[in-house]
Amino acid sequence: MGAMATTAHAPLSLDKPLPGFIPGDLAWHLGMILRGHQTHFAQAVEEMPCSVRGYQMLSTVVHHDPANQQALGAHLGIDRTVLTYLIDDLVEAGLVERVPAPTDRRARKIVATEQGTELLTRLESRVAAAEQTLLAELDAAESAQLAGLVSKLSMAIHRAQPGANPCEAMDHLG
Amino acid sequence: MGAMATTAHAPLSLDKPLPGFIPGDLAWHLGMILRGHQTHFAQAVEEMPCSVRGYQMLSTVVHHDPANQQALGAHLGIDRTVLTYLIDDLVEAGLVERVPAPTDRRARKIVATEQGTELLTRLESRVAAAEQTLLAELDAAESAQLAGLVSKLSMAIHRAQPGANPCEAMDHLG
DNA sequence: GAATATAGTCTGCGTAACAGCATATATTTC
DNA sequence: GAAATATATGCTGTTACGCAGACTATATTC
Repeated sequence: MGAMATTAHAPLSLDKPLPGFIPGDLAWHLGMILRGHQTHFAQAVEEMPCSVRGYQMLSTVVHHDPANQQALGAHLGIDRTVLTYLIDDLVEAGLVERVPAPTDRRARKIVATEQGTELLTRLESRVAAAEQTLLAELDAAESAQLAGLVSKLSMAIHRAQPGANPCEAMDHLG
Repeated sequence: MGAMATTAHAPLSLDKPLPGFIPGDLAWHLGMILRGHQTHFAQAVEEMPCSVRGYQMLSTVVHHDPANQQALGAHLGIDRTVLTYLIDDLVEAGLVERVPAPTDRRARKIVATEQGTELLTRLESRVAAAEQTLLAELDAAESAQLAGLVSKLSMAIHRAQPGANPCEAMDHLG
């Protein structure tokens, strides 16, 4: 890439996106990173019911305050029917509660209990440490760069794919 | 959060890896990107049996020439028992063949048929285009940066986690 | 050549995701 | 304001998928 757009007619320039990469390598690298991270992540949050997803749900509830379960599920890409029993687990563990949503009596709002907030706070430092471990091979500048690019990209995708990842719902509902 | 780690003693410095990130956000962003990409990826390779994984297997066979199924599975993080029927599908589609490994009669080497090579070649431009689409929001410099960082990280993880992703096997076997 | 290790396959189990239906409430239409 | 439609959640049953474990064939070690 970079080599693209040197000619006048554009479409074929798509063929050589990343020098030194075989087409499909990007997904392979991303998968590798994500899987490697999951390992550490899961260890960091082993106290949490439903492991990583439990943590992500609790984190989302606390930091994004989604208006209802749908918004929560949309943010994390979790199907509603799946969400039901995942939340059940967190409720049973006393970490969150389902309260009737103030504006819509069909909906339930998920709120963290005091115990849930405490656990989240405790686990957040472990998760942050896990992220550090993952990024250990990169120096501070590179880590910041990667974080910035990854964030920028995911926001863009997020905007571009309302269907697959309708976090938009979340964004104006939350 | 964010309020923590303001005190002097050092080990807690792990708490604040990525400014503006909530702990766990890295995984969320990566997951979002990967899922967003999978959508396009799957469309690009819809001709391929087993979709993305079928493509990745064929690509690995052609470009890395793994010595046996284990090496192939290790590279992609696919369990041996799963690999068996995934390969079956590719064989049935006439894209690869199992040939006895020259050095070890227990093992089978997976080789692409002519038809498989052709299909791969055809799909690679579509996959490259899908990668481009994914990266569309980034300019050339950013894309190259991201690719470099992602590649560097995945290699490191790869080295650090022989168990979870024993691609090492692949690297000196392939 | 006996014992142990490895490559691949097959079988059965458990989990987890999804489609479809049911219920309660909102919203729109007339 | 009554009927029709849409939405939020929960429940049920089916399906698929990955993985543990057993099995066969071949290598390697002693």
